[in-house]
Amino acid sequence: MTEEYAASKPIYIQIADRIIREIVRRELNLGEKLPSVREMAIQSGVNPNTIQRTYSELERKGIVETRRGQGTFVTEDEEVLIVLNERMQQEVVGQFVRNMKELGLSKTQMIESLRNYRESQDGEE
Amino acid sequence: MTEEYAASKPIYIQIADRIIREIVRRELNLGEKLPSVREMAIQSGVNPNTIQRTYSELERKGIVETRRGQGTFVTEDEEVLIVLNERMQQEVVGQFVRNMKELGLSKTQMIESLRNYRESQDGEE
Amino acid sequence: MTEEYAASKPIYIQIADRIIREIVRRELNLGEKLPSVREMAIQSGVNPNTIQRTYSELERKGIVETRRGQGTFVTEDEEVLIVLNERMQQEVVGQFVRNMKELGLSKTQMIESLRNYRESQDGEE
Amino acid sequence: MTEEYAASKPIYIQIADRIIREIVRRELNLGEKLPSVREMAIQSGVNPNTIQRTYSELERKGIVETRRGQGTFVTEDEEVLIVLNERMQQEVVGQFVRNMKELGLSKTQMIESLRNYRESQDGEE
DNA sequence: GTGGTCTAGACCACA
DNA sequence: GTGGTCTAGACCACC
Repeated sequence: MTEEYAASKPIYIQIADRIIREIVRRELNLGEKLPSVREMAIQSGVNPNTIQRTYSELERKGIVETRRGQGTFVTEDEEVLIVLNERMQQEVVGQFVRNMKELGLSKTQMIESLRNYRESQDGEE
Repeated sequence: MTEEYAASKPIYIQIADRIIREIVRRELNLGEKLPSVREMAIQSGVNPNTIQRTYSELERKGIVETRRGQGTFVTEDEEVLIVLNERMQQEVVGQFVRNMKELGLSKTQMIESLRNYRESQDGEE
Repeated sequence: MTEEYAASKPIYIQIADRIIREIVRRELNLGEKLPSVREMAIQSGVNPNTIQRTYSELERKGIVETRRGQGTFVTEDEEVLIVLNERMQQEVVGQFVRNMKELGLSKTQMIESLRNYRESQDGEE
Repeated sequence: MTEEYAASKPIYIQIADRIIREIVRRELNLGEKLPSVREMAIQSGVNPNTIQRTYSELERKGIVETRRGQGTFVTEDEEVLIVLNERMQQEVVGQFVRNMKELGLSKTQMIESLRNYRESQDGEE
């Protein structure tokens, strides 16, 4: 009854992360307009307030700019993107190292394992 | 139409994964007895039914054996362990490669990035 | 009907500013517990959500720390206070200079005017 | 019991203050005619009644004179201007001193702080 | 109790 | 139309 296994991030963060990923992957271009708060709320099936929070969060991080009465736009500052990319790399690599360590592998073994990896098996089970 | 963002894995799977990790890391030895369903339920703070499902899942994968009236034991089949380890490695590496590709990195860059990685907290294991 | 003269800051910012002032003036001590969200909401006559926002804002600025289940506390980091004080001084001086310039005074005249000032007249009209 | 945080000055006072500032800075000369109530209302985007109150307020203070059928004029009494300027200076300095005291500064420190102040945007006037 | 998140619905300012 | 703020009321996780 104590819960400890749900632990899913807040929705407004999940959506923010999704948008960040889309920007990093260039599915959203620099300067591009995001859907309005209300529209995105409908698309995402959440309350407009939740999206509002998402956009605020993104603005706080300098990833988007909002122009009153006009909308919310991906920043045009290329530098932000670069930093974002680096930070996400750090995160992915960190997660990887932690996971592999848990399996008892050394750094050298990780690199070896990575080198040998041939994408092929995509089936989960 | 509302729910869509909770989506964290089922608890019984999360617990199964935790046990698997403990086996792979030799914190649980081959042939060792697992806590009883009731005891594990208390330890984990979940309903016994949930643990029952966890154990069934592990048995289905050949990772544990249930002996009526005695309890649940980690398999003694060394081979299972090896396969398990490999499969988990594949999974971790696969996830890593997918993530890094999403960030636009080539295989060579991934290895480089991994090589350069210095974790913040170095003294873990 | 276009409004341009209201321009009062959002309530949640006004309350945050008030708290900051109290901290700077040492009416609130470092490490001291703030009223709970609900209590402060009642005291201030606003919705708890508004206070929640206030506290979030203060935390974002590193001025308070929140401990889940315990409450919200003024940071114990003395450094934050010093920076805060400096920033507010800058603001006050800046406002003063702007106002005096508007009255057509030079920097030298401002200093002279300040030097000659004897507190006495407090009546507004 | 709810309202308490809007509290920005009445519009008619805001406009009066603006006009006073323009007079003090000689952007409006002694004896000069002010725009008609209707015209000023349009310029300012407010209701003519509001401007009417503004002009009344200014007249009450002896700053403007209304001549039936001709319009509203800045007073020609130089003395008024001087007094006005002094009073506004007193007010600005008083406010400044109060603010700085609240931050724990002595008179000497205030002067020092003012002397050291370098505005960001220097080229204003 | 505490803070954190979310919904539903409203009003405002800006363009 | 846009984003920004606010209320009312709810549920959650943590202590």
